[in-house]
Amino acid sequence: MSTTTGQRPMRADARRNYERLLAEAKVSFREHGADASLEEIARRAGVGIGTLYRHFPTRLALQEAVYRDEMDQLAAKAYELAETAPPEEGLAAWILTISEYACRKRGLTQTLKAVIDLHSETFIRCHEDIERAAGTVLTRAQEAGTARPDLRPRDVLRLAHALSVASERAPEDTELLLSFIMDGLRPRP
Amino acid sequence: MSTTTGQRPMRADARRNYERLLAEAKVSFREHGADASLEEIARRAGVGIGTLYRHFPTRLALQEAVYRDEMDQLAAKAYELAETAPPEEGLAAWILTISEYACRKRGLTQTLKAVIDLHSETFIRCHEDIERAAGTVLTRAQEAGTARPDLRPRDVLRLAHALSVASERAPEDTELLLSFIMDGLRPRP
DNA sequence: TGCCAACCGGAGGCTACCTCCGTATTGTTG
DNA sequence: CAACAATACGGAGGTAGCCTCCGGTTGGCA
Repeated sequence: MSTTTGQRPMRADARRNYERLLAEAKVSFREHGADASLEEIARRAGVGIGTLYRHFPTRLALQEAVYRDEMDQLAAKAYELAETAPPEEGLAAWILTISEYACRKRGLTQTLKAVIDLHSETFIRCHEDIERAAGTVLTRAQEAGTARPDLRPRDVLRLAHALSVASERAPEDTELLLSFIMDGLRPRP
Repeated sequence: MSTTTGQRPMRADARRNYERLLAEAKVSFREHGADASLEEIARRAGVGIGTLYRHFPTRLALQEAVYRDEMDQLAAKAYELAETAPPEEGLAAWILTISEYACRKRGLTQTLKAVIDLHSETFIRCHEDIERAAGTVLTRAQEAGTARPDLRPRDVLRLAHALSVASERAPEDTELLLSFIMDGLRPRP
């Protein structure tokens, strides 16, 4: 636990507030995501905003503390099961615990996903446009006999994406990689 | 283009401001990510904040417009190449264009990644803790002869993760899935 | 030129961020 | 148990961003 500075133990009131803040932060982050209002967390913990900032100088510090606490809980559950449950049952129970935790975490992002999905027609439209554009360049190369006839526009896009990933760390090799790709696109003689 | 309402064409000043906003938004989002200040975008475009909100009622609307514009540019490049460059060269050039765009986009997130990496010791520590915890439950099951001896703690964690993914849409099947997993963990007779 | 619909700008009310310092609480020592 | 550091608290206050609303301005058309 990081409720001690590594030196003297925290004063009683300090420790109490630290724990309240952590508990409220956990709830708020769950409800509103990583952008939850720090002032509201302090408010709900019945604590001044200054106190929050003293214990957690940074939003990231608070997020880390919450994360760390959740991990501690999962670990504690394992040790508890190892002592109280029959071996196989214990293992199964713990796997279930972890799985549920992961589900809950993933659920969080779905609020954001819903917003994006709502507007996804834009993305669909854009994708269609780009495929059409890819089609014109590709068709022309195919008609000139320099590209395999079975290539589809989406293949071109995927290759471009692959190239961007491959050449990210070594931009000086981009040209070489591109030449490999272009070789691969040519019809077999 | 969405610079028309689908009805009458925009007034000259409206169109001018729309385009300035779009240009500045592109720069700001590139520099500061999706959380860039809308007021600063308006300021840099030399336009009142009200004007920004009239054209783009929502942060998402502005982001979508920027995205759409970038896609239009990529598509335009394809049509241009199809008319001016030899077929094969045109195809290669376009693949390169797309690849570079994807690289630039990916570079954006690295600012955020740097922050996270900086604090990644926390995550490493947590991961170690959890593996240790997994170890205790697993070892016990192995000693009791109900789990294969070649299982490692990380395998347990991965299975738990897989279970969470698999059971997300059908929580009622979780128990059944778990029983499959547990069967798989048992030593071969 | 004159008119009106379309458009502009930014003040204003709100919330959140983060800092700073006077005040209050704790626990330790005589 | 009293008194005093050391420690911790709280929230005012200055800044900035969000978004709305409306009096004033401008462009385009007759």
